[in-house]
Amino acid sequence: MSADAAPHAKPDLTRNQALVFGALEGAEAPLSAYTILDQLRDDGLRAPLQIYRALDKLVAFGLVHRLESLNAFVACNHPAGEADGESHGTAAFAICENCDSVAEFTEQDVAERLRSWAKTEGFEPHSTVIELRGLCEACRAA
Amino acid sequence: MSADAAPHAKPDLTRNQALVFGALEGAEAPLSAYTILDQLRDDGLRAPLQIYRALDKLVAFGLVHRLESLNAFVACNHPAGEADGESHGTAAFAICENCDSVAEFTEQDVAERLRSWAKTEGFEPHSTVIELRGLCEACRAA
DNA sequence: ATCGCACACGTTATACCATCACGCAATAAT
DNA sequence: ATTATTGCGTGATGGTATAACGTGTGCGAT
Repeated sequence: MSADAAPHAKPDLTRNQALVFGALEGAEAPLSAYTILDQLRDDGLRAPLQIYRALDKLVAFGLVHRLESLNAFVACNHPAGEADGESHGTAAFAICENCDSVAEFTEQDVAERLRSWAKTEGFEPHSTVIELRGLCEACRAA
Repeated sequence: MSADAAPHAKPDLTRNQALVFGALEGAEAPLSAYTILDQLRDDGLRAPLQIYRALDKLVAFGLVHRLESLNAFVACNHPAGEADGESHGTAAFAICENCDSVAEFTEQDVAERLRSWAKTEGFEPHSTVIELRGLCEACRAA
């Protein structure tokens, strides 16, 4: 019984996962788990853990990113034109501190450099966090 | 007021700041604000806010870094041999998920690349978070 | 001097973020 | 059918961070 509503063919999401993902897709800014919860109360979700469980899966699927410096989440949305293949290994984020917009991007050379540092140091990276905080172009103008 | 950006030119620390900084200097791993608080109860500190206020200042001075992916803090300690000059603009951290050790380093090219992305996008960065999570050499061997 | 200001401090209360521990239900493999 | 796995729902709890208030001290300007 799956009525798939998602535009991109992705792993089948459970009801909770779909609700959470939908909330993030519809948002213009990152959402905290509790904000998501508030938005989904009418859909029957009542406890933080329901949200966190869904988020964990969505992050594992690569559909959602966690922004560590914000304790919040965004739907994965790399810039148009980016191929889907591997891109979700080393995404970077530029977060506007004025309007909360988030730009996701990948700089292959940055990933490369960090990998190379790790190699010479014998460090085995499992995940990488790259987040720029500042002002987006629009807010800088204002 | 001071526009002093020199990382290791210790501005005069207040008593609370000195206590918090001391706790971080003495630690082998990052400490959370509440862990610091526990360690400083005997010195008369009683409330989280006392810790957070001190940490805010220490971070502003460049004496302490916040690790966003851990919600914890470390004393600034770039690898020996590193010149002091600019280092606290774009420090990167490699965090061992097994032993909690943290290596601080700077990759000039990484900073460069990110600055350059920002420039072409019109994004004005105020701060940058770069954190690698994984296994340090020692723990990888074990 | 003393007023005003900036700044550090101390305390209580509260908000926000995240997980544990339990038990139940549906599904798939044997 | 039994078991293993996975998702779900709930209550309780723990960990992180700030709001709002008031106090005290140093110091320059009048």
